[in-house]
Amino acid sequence: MQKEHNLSKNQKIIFDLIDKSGEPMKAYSILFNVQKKGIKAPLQVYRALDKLVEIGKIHKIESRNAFIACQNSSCQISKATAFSICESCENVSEISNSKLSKYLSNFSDESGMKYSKYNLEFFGLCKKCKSK
Amino acid sequence: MQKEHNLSKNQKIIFDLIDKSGEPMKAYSILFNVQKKGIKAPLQVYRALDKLVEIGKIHKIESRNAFIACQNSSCQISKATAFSICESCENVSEISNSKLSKYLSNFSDESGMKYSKYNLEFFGLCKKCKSK
DNA sequence: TAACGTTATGTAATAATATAACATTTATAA
DNA sequence: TTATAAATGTTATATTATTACATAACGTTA
Repeated sequence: MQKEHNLSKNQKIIFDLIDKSGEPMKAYSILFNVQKKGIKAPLQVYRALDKLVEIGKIHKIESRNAFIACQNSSCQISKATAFSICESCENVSEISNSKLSKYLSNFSDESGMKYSKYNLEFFGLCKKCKSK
Repeated sequence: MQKEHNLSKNQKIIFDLIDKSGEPMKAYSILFNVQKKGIKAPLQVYRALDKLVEIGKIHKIESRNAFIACQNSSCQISKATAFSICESCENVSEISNSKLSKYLSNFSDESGMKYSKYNLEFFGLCKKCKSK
């Protein structure tokens, strides 16, 4: 069970926006959208984003510099993220596949390194774009 | 066998620098280092980087906005990359593990999406940093 | 080799992404 | 209540990346 976090005012505004959008949002697009709610500066956005990422409510899509709400209701998967990204329409969705996450969470090699976190991004064409 | 690409002047200068450094380099640090060779503008660097990424001579470490020379001499692995990143010393190395790459290259789920490419970044503490 | 298309280069300006530094306020909990 | 941590507000600035336009070099093939 995920720890319930009481989001602060700015965190809540920004999380709600990202969550409602259902797709990855960029920091300055978020900023633009929350200006009417009194959030005026980039740093206010980035601080909220940092926190939301930290507690796993959102994830950063690194290859896109964008943020998406966590789509795994029951997970504390912020340390083990996987996404599929359509290179044509830029649709992104979070992959929740227990085999995959087990495989990767248990992955180890000869480097002597202990992996505590991973992020995986798959690219390709989604069903829609493939059939065009 | 990888296709032999004839690098252009700027591409060669920039590839050699990254390759010699042996570690991830950021675009503006590259720029600084090649200014004495006549490469004066960010765009010249980004263009060479884009091409080098495209042909698989270097990879972008997305979470770090940095570029590292491909460490797999015999691979055309630019469409299937995996890295281990130490969160303390920021050391990065490319993982070449055939089981892992097979597993991920063959991964598919119910989304109907055909994955043609992936990038995986593992995070943790390297051997050295762990023992500190 | 001349003509063509493609790839690479040069240059200036600017857009997009992200953080530093500092002051103040609010929430938490001992 | 007091002190400690977390969050906010604000300005300025750093870092990363692209647009737009002009020119040059390269590779093919007629």
